[in-house]
Amino acid sequence: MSTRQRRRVTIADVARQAGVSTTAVSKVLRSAYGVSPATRDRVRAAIDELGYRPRAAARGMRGRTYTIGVLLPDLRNPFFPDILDGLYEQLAATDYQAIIVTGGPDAKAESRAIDALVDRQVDGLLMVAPRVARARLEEVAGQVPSVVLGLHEKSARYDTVLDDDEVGAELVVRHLIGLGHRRVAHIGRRAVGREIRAATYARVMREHGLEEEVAVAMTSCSEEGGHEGARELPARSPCPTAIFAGADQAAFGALRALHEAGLAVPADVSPAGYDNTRLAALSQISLTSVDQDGAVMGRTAGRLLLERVEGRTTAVRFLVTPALVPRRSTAPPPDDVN
Amino acid sequence: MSTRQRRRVTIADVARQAGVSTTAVSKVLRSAYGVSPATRDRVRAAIDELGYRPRAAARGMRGRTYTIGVLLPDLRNPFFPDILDGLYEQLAATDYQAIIVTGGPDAKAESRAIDALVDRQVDGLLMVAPRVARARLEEVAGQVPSVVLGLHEKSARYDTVLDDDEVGAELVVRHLIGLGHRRVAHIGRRAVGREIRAATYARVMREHGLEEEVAVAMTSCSEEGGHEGARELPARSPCPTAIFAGADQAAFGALRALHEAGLAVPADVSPAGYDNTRLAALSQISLTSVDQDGAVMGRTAGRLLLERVEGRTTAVRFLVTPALVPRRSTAPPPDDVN
DNA sequence: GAACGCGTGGGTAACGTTACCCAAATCGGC
DNA sequence: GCCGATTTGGGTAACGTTACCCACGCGTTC
Repeated sequence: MSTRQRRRVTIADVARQAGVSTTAVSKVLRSAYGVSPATRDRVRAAIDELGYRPRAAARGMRGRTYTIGVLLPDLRNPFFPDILDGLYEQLAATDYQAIIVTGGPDAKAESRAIDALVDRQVDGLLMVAPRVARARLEEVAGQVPSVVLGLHEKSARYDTVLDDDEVGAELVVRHLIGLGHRRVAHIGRRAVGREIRAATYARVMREHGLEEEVAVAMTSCSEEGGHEGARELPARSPCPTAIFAGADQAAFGALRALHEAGLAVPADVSPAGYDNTRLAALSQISLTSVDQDGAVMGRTAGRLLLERVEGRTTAVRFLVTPALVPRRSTAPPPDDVN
Repeated sequence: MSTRQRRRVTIADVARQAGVSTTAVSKVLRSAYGVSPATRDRVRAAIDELGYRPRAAARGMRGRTYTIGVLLPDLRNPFFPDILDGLYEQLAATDYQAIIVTGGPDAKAESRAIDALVDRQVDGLLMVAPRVARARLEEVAGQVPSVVLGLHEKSARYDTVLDDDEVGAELVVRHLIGLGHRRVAHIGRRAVGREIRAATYARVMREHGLEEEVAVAMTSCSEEGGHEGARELPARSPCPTAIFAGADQAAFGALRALHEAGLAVPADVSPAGYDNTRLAALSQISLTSVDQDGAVMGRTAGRLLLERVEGRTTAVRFLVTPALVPRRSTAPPPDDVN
């Protein structure tokens, strides 16, 4: 039925073919110091001829695996591919390969996912908007060079790449208030001590004398989370006329909830998102959002990881400034607003 | 600055702690035959006490890595998370961990991504809609237990999980023709010998005496691909009144192109997609689509992979029957159609 | 009571690669 | 032409786990 599974070509086969030692081959593989151009070429030729490929497992036993682990909260958020585009671009010229793992529904599952990457001895770890406790991040960063994306907590153990959420949130809330809205609600991600967008929302509302109108639903940044968060709003009396969702994905869920409640956008309610994903730009949706450059963030994260793999131990913090992208989903509130 | 990096706990440490041999510990780890319940409990206790975690690299040297590799064409297609939900569900009860890799823009990059997974010695490989040649798939399947999702090619070396594209495409095209459309265009994925949906589209058109109206744009199933494919359509004379896109994601791109051309949906043009992603259901988009149960496909793929890892070598083919989900994006063509 | 089978557990040799160290050859400077 | 430095290449011992085989003790069967 199945053809015989020939033993995989090893470094020893290459060495024999090229008439050199395994050490020499290993040096060529790692572009290490101590091989003449002539030997290098002979080894390269032997590698091509035999179709040799190094085994990551064997490499991992002694040295590097040439693998970068990426932890994503989920695969549905359309903002993450932007980040990964940047990361891939940065890794393209290197021997490193990114592998992705999703964190799952809670901090415990996410912690297991991180473990899975550490067990596989990734050389570097990019954790996107993790929900595990800060102590856990520090612990992981003590084992593997790490970069955390999207969290404001500072650390000396890992690098941080993030968007200035305070600026971004302020832009949205001011935009909505500027349009004449007073009953602005917020849907955000439940994350103890990490709710910068929610806190900023509340602050800006207060600064405009709207502390009475503050209404927050903390769920998750998924489509379901946004749906759930927005579903209760129409039931309120009076119903908010604007919604600031902490992520486009959540805003999509809110759009669905609004439609189910028979509310028109933006005639009855003006929703806004965050991340400026490509779908937000889709004319049928045309969602006001906050642009943070995911590709730049991913590229930077990749660069920082490579630097750490090469030995840097000082912590770096890279901050991106967001910009408001107003679209048709936000407009002045209805006239009959009381 | 950084705390000392203690040597990671190994199986020998656990053995010492539990007062048994490393062999015994290894057996417990793999739930292998030959350990008494008493020994098992002692070993488990030692593992917990020391916080031991097996290293995948070392395991890979001799046995399994407990890793399932997943190859996705890209991360933006919202259908893929449905598949992965199913896969994760199937793997949840096992010790296996899924890692995701993206294939990149062309077959060559995709082939490298597959290599990366093979190099990392995944125990099983799920390739979603791969674009590499069939011979390459066979070669890979000779090295690693493999399941291919979404390709109609039969093979004795790997299992296949797929949707009945012929049924699905026929449903859409008949739906559009049934609404009164005659100038139905198709946007599909360029894939030599694999364009089942395109071929079915052409067949159904012929069966309705519309062979003159067949218009196909083969690009990629990305949003950009759909945009590009649909952009040329308005320029045609006469312009198609309906578009069957081979994927929702491509349909989203088409929606954008239609809007840019000032064409209304569905008043001027009726687009339809495939996959019935959650976004298609969003009221602002309300895209007619074909539902194929991604979760079931992913779950099945996972089950088949586990079976193959356990030793099955006969090939299995799992076919899902799709269903049409009509929504507001498709309606009868405008009256002034000539 | 010897032979046998079975359930447990251990000893050991791999697996493929790299880090470390050492040897030989070559080079450059006086 | 000699000495030290540098460049090149090899030998070998890990790395942590599992596959394989063997030993022991106990119960069961002729």
